[in-house]
Amino acid sequence: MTRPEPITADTILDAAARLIEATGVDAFTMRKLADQLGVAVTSIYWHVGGRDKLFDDLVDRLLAEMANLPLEGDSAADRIAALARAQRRALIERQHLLAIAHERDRTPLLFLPIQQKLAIELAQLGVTGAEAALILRAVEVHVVSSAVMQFTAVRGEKHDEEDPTLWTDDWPDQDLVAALQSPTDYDAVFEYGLESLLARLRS
Amino acid sequence: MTRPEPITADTILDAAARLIEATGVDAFTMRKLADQLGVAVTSIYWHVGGRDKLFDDLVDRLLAEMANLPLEGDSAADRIAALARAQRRALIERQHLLAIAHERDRTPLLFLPIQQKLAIELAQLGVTGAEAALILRAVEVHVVSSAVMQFTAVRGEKHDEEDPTLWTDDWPDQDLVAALQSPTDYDAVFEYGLESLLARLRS
DNA sequence: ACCTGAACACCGTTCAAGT
DNA sequence: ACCTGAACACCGTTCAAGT
Repeated sequence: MTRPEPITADTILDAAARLIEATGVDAFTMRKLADQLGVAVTSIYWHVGGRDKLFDDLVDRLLAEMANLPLEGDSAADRIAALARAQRRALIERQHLLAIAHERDRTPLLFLPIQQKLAIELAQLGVTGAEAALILRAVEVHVVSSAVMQFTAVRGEKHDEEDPTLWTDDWPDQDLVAALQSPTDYDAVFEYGLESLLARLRS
Repeated sequence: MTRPEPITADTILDAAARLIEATGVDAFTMRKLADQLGVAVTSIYWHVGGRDKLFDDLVDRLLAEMANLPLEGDSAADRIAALARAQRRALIERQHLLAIAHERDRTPLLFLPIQQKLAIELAQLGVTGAEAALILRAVEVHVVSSAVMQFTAVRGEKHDEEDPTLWTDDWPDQDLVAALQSPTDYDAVFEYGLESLLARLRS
């Protein structure tokens, strides 16, 4: 009689992450997770704790993943931009975990993994002290918040609500109207904002 | 025998908004709302529909509130900045409704109420067409996303998590370290980002 | 037209009980 | 040490029934 392998906290977290990635946070349920794993709900409580604890652990994992973002580019400003882009991409890949972090007010933690790297690059540009802190945070907020917005916006497009704004046919700038009719290009918006932030450093 | 006034959908929405503002979205419950109103849960369903419908209606209200933001300033760039600040302030005042809008993927709708006003000001600066659309959206995303981030961040500070980053004592820029130790000034970060976005328009 | 209570299918969580 | 089922207090929602 071979008794089954005992389940570890890690396998539970793996399964939870997969389930959330597949069906979204709202559909996630302790009981469904237990079903998926073939155990009783209550054994999840023994291994990882309740729902809150489980989500916190998932956020910690997301944080750990962000520790080694690539740092490449010829100039310091380029390296800052590359770091920002890399973090944004990583966050968007983990959409649902990011949503959980946001829900739980832990998004500011996502600033931390790249803080020091940004500080080093800014120092190379001669930016230090309180000014460096401000720019650093402006970049980090831009990255994280644009990732947070991006995917709720993309999901929102499916609801396809009509624009209550009246763009009359005699509005002078019909090119603008046409551009606003098509869905927002969040990559472009992100890039525009990032370059604006870095412009001062590039002069 | 005077029978009580019949309850209207509007009074229900009012009470819901107040309850959410007071106790947060998570604590909000159909049954608690019914208790507050002194009616059976089921009569809410008759008047406004289920939870989803109720939240959608609240978001619609938030949207309507944003229709008449003040437009003041001497230059077009100043007016854009003032509009952006006014919308951000309005959103932060309605934190919890903004959170609901975000949760329900309807944040992009918040762009609409100021779209046309921004377009007019940009046209005065000679910015039109696809370029205007991009800048317009960059400003809107900056406003909405910074409001979304702001209040989850402020709430998050209460959890008071320690910074896992190692700022060694011999780190060359101790002013920076000190600045990063104190909580983020989101107003300053917003202003920095906004001015960066508008800098190109100001030259 | 308006409001009700009962009932259903679901939650997260606790806890005593098993091996 | 690990896992279970029963039970509790709570959800949102439906619906037949009342006035």
